[in-house]
Amino acid sequence: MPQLTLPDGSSRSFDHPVSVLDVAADIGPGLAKAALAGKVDGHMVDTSFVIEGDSDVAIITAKSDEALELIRHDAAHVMAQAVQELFPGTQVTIGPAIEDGFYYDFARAEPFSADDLAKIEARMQEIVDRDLPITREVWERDEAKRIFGDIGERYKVEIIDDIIAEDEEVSVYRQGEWFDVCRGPHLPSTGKLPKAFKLMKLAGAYWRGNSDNETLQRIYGTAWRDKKELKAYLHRLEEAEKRDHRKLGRKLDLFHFSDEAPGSVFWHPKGWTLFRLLLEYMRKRQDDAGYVEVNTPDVMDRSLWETSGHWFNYRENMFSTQTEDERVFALKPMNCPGSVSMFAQGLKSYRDLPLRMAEFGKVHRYEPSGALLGLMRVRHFTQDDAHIYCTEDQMEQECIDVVALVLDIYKDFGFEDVVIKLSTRPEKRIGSDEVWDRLEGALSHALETMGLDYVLYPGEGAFYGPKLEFVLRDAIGRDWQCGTLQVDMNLPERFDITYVDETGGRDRRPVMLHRALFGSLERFTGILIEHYEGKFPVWLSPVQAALLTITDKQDAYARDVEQRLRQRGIRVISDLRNEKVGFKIREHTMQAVPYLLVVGDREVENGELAVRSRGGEDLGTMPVDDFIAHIEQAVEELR
RNA sequence: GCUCAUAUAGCUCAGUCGGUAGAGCACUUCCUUGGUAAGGAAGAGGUCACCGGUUCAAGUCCGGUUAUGAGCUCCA
Repeated sequence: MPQLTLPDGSSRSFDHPVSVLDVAADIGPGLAKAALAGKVDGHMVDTSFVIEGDSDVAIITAKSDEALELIRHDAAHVMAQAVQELFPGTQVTIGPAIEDGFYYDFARAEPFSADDLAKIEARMQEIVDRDLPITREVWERDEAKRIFGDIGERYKVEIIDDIIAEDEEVSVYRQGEWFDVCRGPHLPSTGKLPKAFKLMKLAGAYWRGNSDNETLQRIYGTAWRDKKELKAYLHRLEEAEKRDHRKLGRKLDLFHFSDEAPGSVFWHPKGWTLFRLLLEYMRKRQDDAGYVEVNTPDVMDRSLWETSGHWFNYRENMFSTQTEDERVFALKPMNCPGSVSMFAQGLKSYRDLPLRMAEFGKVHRYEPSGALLGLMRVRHFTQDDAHIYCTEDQMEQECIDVVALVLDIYKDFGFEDVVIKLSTRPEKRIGSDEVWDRLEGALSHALETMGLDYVLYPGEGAFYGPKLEFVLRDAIGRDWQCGTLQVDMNLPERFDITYVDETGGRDRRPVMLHRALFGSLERFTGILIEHYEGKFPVWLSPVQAALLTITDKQDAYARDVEQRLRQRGIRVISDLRNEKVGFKIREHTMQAVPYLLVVGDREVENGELAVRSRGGEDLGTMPVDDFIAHIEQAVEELR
């Protein structure tokens, strides 16, 4: 007879099997009414789930964190029912809960329109009002296939065949006339679904995520526990949209794109200043960390790409050129072959190792048109690339140094919670299992030595070696891979690079580590634009200060101060326009210039500046030298 | 690459039923010389993305191309 332990530690016993709902009712009628589902020994179940033996039991209500997933999954079902009621002949496929909401993929010849979304949403409200009981049934497998086959739901038949494991029950959830194969759990009735959902957008998606399959129509929605949460979410989206680097790029005059060069950035002076500052910052960090910097050609002969293997494995992503004499060159899609060629040039000794060879290489990749996304995904980008050639013994320490460096660098930009992914051997790979054991071990051991958490991605490594990836989250909650650290077993082999060891033997093969910390300067700049919402720290601001005159009587003084500040390396502009100072303040505040320096007769007379921050703070009137000291100190405070 | 949507002045957008294009901001000139988030007036600015079709007539309807957006797939 079940002895149940509740979350507060209290226990209740029953002399017969009881459902989750019974337990809730036993605790109190209010709870029974609020019960959405149960959690039995850590597993989410329906309120109708019958508990046979001793268990830990929790009642899930709208207040529980677990309720959200349940609500979103139910919203997906209610949407599917609404769609099938409104658009007969539409087949359903799958519809899970996802972060912030849910989606459902439909198969229908005719595309849904934006207007349809409003209709579907209205019908969903109706279905909630109907308060249809949601019941779970277990069907015999062949019978289930026959029934779904008979009503023309061929995707459901495929799900039963391929996705539901042999030893798993085929459970069907029914709400009114409508039913769907589903693992559950679900709410007790459609009336329990809070009316805090909204259909967001239409998209295409491939059946079972495979681009060889037919395209389905996906409808995305968001669903929350109450209207307040929904409103807060929609507000968050609006705020995130304001940070979009493409909008800010235009507003702050940083860069543009043009139809003639899809996926390629035209950097404006201010955007390029930002880019240069980041590059110079990274150069300094690498110089300090014992790297040497080199530069290799952008365009190299086809034979090099044949040696590296890119010509056969990556060609559809490469830009190539043909010259008058019919020789074929390709623009480098990666820096590694150039780096290996560089290593191969001249004789290398073990005394040269570890050799940390950096290159700010601009790579060209013919990315699929649909993959392009502002600065985040472009066809030409600059990597802060480096290849470290070392012995196997040196490898782990090199990895530790790289990880420490990348995390320290991210911290300078305020990124503290960086997700580290470790991707291990894929099915298709080169190298023996023993070698993979050692390389994967070196990476994981480096992280463990440093006390860092990481997420394991088994089978996601490159064919030539395992890798670490460093992921930052942007303002809209999207994750972007920035840094990477990869072990390459392929290129040293293909280019047959060697070093002379202690015994004078010339055939020792170095370990090659490939690493990039920003990853792509373009992408990192995009992330920073969103991260700072255009209000860059003083050291990164393309324009650090603007001199604003009140009348043209101060023009000469402003020009003189501008010169003085420039000579100290301060990026300053003068706004001598015939406009009121309020207008100038508004304009440069919107341009996120950190310091606004107002110059009137009083300041000219005393050789001073009236300093205002972009946040509207009055920093007082001070001599020019004091301001120089102030801004130089602000630049020093990187963090 | 796939699905859907979008493309009008430098930017943000309006343009009804098919009848030769409009606003605000920005820009130029003039007036205004002013103290911390928009002073005033006038002017200039468009092959309505591109190619084709329907029509007496296309920014508007249809087809294609290109680019962009949201997703999907990809991201050695």
